[in-house]
Amino acid sequence: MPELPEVETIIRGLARRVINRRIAGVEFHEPRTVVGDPAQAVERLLGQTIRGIRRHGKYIVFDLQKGRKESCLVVHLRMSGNFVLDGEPGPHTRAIVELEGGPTMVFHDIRKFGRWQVSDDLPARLLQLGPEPLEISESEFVKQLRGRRAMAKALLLNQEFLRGLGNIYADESLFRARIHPRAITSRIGVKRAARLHRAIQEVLTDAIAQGGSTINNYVNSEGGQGYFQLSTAVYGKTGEECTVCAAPILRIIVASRSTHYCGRCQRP
DNA sequence: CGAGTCCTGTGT
DNA sequence: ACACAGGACTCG
Repeated sequence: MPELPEVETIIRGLARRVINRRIAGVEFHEPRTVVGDPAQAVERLLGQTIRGIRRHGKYIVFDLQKGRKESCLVVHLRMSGNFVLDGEPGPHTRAIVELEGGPTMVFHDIRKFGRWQVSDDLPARLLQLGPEPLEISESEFVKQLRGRRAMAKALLLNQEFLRGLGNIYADESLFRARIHPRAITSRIGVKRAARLHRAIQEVLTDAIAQGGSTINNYVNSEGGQGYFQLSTAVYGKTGEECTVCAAPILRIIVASRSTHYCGRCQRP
């Protein structure tokens, strides 16, 4: 479900209420949710104080401290994971973290794809990811993009190229930059590449700004709607009129993912 | 590169 | 019954 803007909104919502709280209780209801042995993870989490929450691409990193020792809890929400503070446990609850003098973090995940990992250091996987889309400079982005030979959509989804974009924002960014999803990146001109850089940053910034006010509820209570109020230009708009030229929005498969674009605005 | 896999729910 | 879902890994 969540891409960079949603994860960003979620960590902001969490940060306000869980920073400097100590973990007083941990339950895992679904062993798959945990990388490694759940009982061991519980052991390692108990008594830890949450000193910070960061987003790394689509990963959520909880910085933990107990005495002099630091460690971290890394959570990836994948398709359907979400946090609800003081939420009601239900059939889809996979983990619960009780904080001393603070809220209880209830983790729901219908599809069970979400993963929690407790680790001394940031797992290697995270360090292999590409730069943050909102931090990379235009010149660096242009250089990297043109230095690779891949379909534009596939490259945007590749977390080792950029971390945090997913299917929605990849489509939306390409539409805004008027680049065909199957365009070969090594052949994209400097000007178009720069346009894509700008498009990505605008799309993400807008989404964070929009999501911010509404997804907070998402974190604080059941049934938040921020995510569903998200307005898209092409994603999920197959057959509807393009907002720019009124041509129908098309749907194709690229990188094994459903891909939406305007056949007139985004020429091959 | 694409295809299959992990899961469950929803919509047609 | 079937297609599809906002992710990412493994395989050929």
